[in-house]
Amino acid sequence: MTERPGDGHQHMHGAHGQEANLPAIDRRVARTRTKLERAFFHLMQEKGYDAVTIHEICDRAGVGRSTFYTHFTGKDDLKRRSLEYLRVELLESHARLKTTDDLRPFGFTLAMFEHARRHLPAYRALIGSEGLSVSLGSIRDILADLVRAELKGRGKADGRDTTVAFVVGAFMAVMTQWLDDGAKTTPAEMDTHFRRLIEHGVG
Amino acid sequence: MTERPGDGHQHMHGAHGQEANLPAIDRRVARTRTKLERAFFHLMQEKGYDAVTIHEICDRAGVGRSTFYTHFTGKDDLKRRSLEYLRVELLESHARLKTTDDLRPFGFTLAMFEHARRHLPAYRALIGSEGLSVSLGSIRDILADLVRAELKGRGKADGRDTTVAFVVGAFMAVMTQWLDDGAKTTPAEMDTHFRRLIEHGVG
DNA sequence: GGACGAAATGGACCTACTGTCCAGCATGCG
DNA sequence: CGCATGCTGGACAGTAGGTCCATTTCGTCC
Repeated sequence: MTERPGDGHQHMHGAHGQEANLPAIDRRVARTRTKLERAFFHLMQEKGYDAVTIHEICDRAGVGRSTFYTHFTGKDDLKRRSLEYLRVELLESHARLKTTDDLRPFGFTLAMFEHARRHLPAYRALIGSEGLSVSLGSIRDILADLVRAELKGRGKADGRDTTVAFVVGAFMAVMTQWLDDGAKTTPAEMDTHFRRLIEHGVG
Repeated sequence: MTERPGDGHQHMHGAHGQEANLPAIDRRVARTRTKLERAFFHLMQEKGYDAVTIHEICDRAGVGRSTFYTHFTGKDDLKRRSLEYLRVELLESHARLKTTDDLRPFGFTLAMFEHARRHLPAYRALIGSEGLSVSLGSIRDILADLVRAELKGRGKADGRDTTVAFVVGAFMAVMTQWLDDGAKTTPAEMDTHFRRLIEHGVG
């Protein structure tokens, strides 16, 4: 009803059309899915994940409630699939930077900060509701893998879980705090700050 | 007047009777509340916070469902009040240690690790369900205050929020990982490890 | 452009949980 | 011991999730 057409806002879902050789998705399906995802995304920002009901999502999307269940098995499914878009983009972003910037200690941080800022509304929606841990769990896992590889590569036999948890936990907390605060400083500044802390400690 | 320490059964609630000048609690009330809290505590460990229903809690406790609502406004209320016991004990524990051990960099960490291990079932229940952030939010806040004070006291003008988030986030992550893994190493070891990381970084 | 088949619809129906209320029972308190 | 207070169990209303199906709409493909 009040979807301004040409508004330039980011949302957490990306291109739908896989131009592969497969069946090719019916436009109706794509349209419906997109409507549901958008509605979900906005409602999540307004009220937080838990408070959003499927009924609301459908109302907002202008879609019949039974239609919802032909696309998603439930709210969690919708969330997971929406998060998937974030995840692949993050991985691509990291891969792109990795080639040019592989030397620095924890290469992933800058990519993350930038990715987070670019998708600020999405991240805010995820963080706002439950604290970061629930929704960003999969992102945390990705990071843990990166860090583990990094530590191992550095010859530090200290690829211990404790150290990995240390780095990832610290990073997620710093990023969350930054986003909560409106992401006022630049990603580069955050990156420098974080890297100093993680490399040399607070001492 | 805490629960007798010898009964081997730890739970997250402690003394009920405020022996102050106030009304003094009817035995029936104390009994019912305890039964509900115990049932809740166990169910939470079995299925996680979200999956536990009020009906279940009452069944397990052997208490009428309507009775539940004469004591708590809902599940969240029960959780919050149960958590309160943990919180005060943690503060006491810290205060006790503070007097003897004030010199070391981040004095709170050892107290936290020991407290966590002593109440391992409780912490596991809290962490297991949602990831740590939801239920342990209040503990995180306490820690943030301690760290902020610490950094300020150390003359480091860097009582910046980012640094506080860094320390607290790292600590919570390390502690969670440790508990998830069964708390195999001693609190003292964890303390040493963490303190080295936080002071000198991973470099 | 038209036929076909897949997708969308909305409403019926069931289950489960929350939260309120109340009349009657039982139990600790003074 | 008497009474106030707490406990009980069931009724009731509201909300949400999830399934099913007859009917309609509308892309797709020929």
